[in-house]
Amino acid sequence: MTHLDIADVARRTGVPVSTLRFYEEKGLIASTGRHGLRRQFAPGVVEQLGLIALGRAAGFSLDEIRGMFAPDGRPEIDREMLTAKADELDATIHRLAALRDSLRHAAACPAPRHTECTTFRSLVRAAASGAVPPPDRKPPQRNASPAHPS
Amino acid sequence: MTHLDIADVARRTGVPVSTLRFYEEKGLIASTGRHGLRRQFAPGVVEQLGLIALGRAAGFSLDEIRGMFAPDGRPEIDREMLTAKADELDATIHRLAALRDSLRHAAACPAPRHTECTTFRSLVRAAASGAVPPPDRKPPQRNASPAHPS
DNA sequence: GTGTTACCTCAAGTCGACTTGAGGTCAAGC
DNA sequence: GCTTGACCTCAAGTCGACTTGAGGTAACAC
Repeated sequence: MTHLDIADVARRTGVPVSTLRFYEEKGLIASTGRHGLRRQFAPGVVEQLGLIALGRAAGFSLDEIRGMFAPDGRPEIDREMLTAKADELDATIHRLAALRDSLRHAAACPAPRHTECTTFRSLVRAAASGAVPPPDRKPPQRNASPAHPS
Repeated sequence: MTHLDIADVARRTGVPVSTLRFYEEKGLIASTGRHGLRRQFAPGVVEQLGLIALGRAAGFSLDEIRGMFAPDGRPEIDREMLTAKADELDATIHRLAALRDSLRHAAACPAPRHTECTTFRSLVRAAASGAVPPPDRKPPQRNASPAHPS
């Protein structure tokens, strides 16, 4: 079987069919053709979707990810881009670690009210000054275990 | 001056007036009254906004943050909640660190194509299996330096 | 030949946190 | 008293990544 039905792809990757259509429309993946109405996909799309998931996890937008594939679907990833993103992650990690420590302190702080704790107050001031940007929405928590992870 | 105009609050905190109105509508902050049409705020709202910024930075939603204030505006933060959030941050940090390491590896990997690198392949597989959820949108990068940070 | 059903398209809706815009009001300065 | 302009309200728009829904089609089993 050299061609995969959209449902096969969904089953193998855990990515919903609606998302697969959406990705195709966006140019992130491509179907090899149709069988009647139905999209056919090359088996390689499975790995490609893995790469897309990875990119998303690393914080790349779908538009950025699209730029990581050659027209034929092969990945062509700029190494500088990866390094830049790694650096970015690093910065995020540091900020989050500081924040985590502060939260733990606040949780353990003996002051009757947080407003009376010096550490907490300076933390609040730091946040107010924009040192720690908000991380936005929660991840949608998608299907974490495809039916056949191979 | 015991009352602050909305513009004063904006100037002191760096939070746009539109956001202040939005927060009031959401019940996160409260005005003490009106001077004509104009909202008046107690000075304490400045610290409260700092706390809101902190909460956002820690990944709390506005709804969660609303629950952190007593009706009078004083913070009443559940310590367990803080600990839970700290744990959550910890988990995030670990995932991001692993991801960062992998990105660095991929950037430095000598294989001509990433698909030929074992480390990279296993990374892709992990991402595909949902081990590393996407972090969603970029932070909006707000005004990081209020006019009078005191 | 007919049904079933999994697929199709296209438009619209969702989520959270805000921003933007049109049209209105009123305190303060002249 | 009149202008000015900062403030007001309320509705709608934005952003990214998808999902949902209505209405249609065709491959396959019988």
